[in-house]
Amino acid sequence: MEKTSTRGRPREFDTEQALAAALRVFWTKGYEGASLTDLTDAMGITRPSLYAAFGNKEALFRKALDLYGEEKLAYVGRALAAETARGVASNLLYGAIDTVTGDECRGCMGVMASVSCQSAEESIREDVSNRTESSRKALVARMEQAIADGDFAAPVEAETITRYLLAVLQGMAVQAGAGANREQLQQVAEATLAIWPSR
Amino acid sequence: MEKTSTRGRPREFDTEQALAAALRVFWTKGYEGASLTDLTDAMGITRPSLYAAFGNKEALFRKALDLYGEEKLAYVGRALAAETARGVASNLLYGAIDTVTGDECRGCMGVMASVSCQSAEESIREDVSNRTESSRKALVARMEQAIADGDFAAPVEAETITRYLLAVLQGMAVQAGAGANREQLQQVAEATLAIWPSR
DNA sequence: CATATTACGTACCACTCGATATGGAAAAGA
DNA sequence: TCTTTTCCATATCGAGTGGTACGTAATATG
Repeated sequence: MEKTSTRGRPREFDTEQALAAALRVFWTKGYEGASLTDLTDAMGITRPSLYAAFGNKEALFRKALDLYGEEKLAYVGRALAAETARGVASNLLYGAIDTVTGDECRGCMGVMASVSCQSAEESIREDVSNRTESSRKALVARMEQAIADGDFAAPVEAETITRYLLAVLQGMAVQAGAGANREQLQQVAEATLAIWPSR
Repeated sequence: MEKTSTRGRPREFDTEQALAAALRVFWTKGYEGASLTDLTDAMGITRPSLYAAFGNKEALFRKALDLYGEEKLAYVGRALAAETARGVASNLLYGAIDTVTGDECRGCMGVMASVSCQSAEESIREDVSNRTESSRKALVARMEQAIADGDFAAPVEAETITRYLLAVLQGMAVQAGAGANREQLQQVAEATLAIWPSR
């Protein structure tokens, strides 16, 4: 993947560091809202360097999405490992609060790309949609397990409870993007857990 | 507000009809995603006509928001008139489904503007934020009334239950924007009502 | 009819967008 | 040292952006 030839002039900037800066820009301004000038300014490199290192804007966004998934959504995988459905929900809700209320990176990139990016490259929305869908399926599987474990008092459908929980999480991301603070999001999380239909 | 002088050449297009077309474009593509070419093509008018009739793109968007609030969010006012908190929630949830799953206008403009429009005119986000906040306060007041009426079994805070319900509604809008169909959103609504903490 | 007022249509403005061609600087191997 | 390879920087590309100047057509008032 990465060119590792030893010949020629070595790169003067750190690729990972530049990618992290690009992620922050995409996170705050969205795909279409982030111009190449915004990106290169934040990354500290010139346009040709960006194209040489990352291909183009879309490829850079995809790599930023990869980094986002690895760093910022790691809590999702850990959340699924909780012992009960309530534990999974709790982990997801409070993990989302941490991710969604950054110092300057507010909201969720997946939500941004789903709601915005309407006129953007269809392939990007498709990519984000696929990532979201795979997480959703994992959560459905975990909820089926919880149902088999007898976690839920009343009978529930795994698809239904998953889609409901995702809606709450996405709604929290929306409110965070609109300026909600941590305390207000904790209210949502506590209310959700207070009426969560399982032990 | 509107020029009603009888002198001069009369306008050849219907202002309200053109505004409705602009609303559809803004709804599907967002504020920044909707170009003047998109707008004028859909409205069937030329650029100078648009600027003469509506001022500029931002003013047109605001008037489209007004129309959106009057036509598409009328159900919110009716929802608040329900007799119980559960009735309010039910009306809001199912009303949102109707609004959010149009034939070609999917999602919620308020959610779009909150999540997207990060780099757009700050005044627009502020405007949308104010509109959302006023609806939120009305819902808080209705929930306080419901608490006083003894609607809720367990003790709840009006601010908390409001923010929770809004999160579910916003999450449904996100899922609609991502392609969820009516049946899937009905699952979310039913799940929300099934665990709703009031009679 | 004459004139004022308004709307329409074309053609264009300055600007920004994402993306590149080009030329020189720097570092490796021969 | 010489060549090759790669990187960096300037300067630009064509396309598209929101917004307008200007000339013409159409209607109402006098």
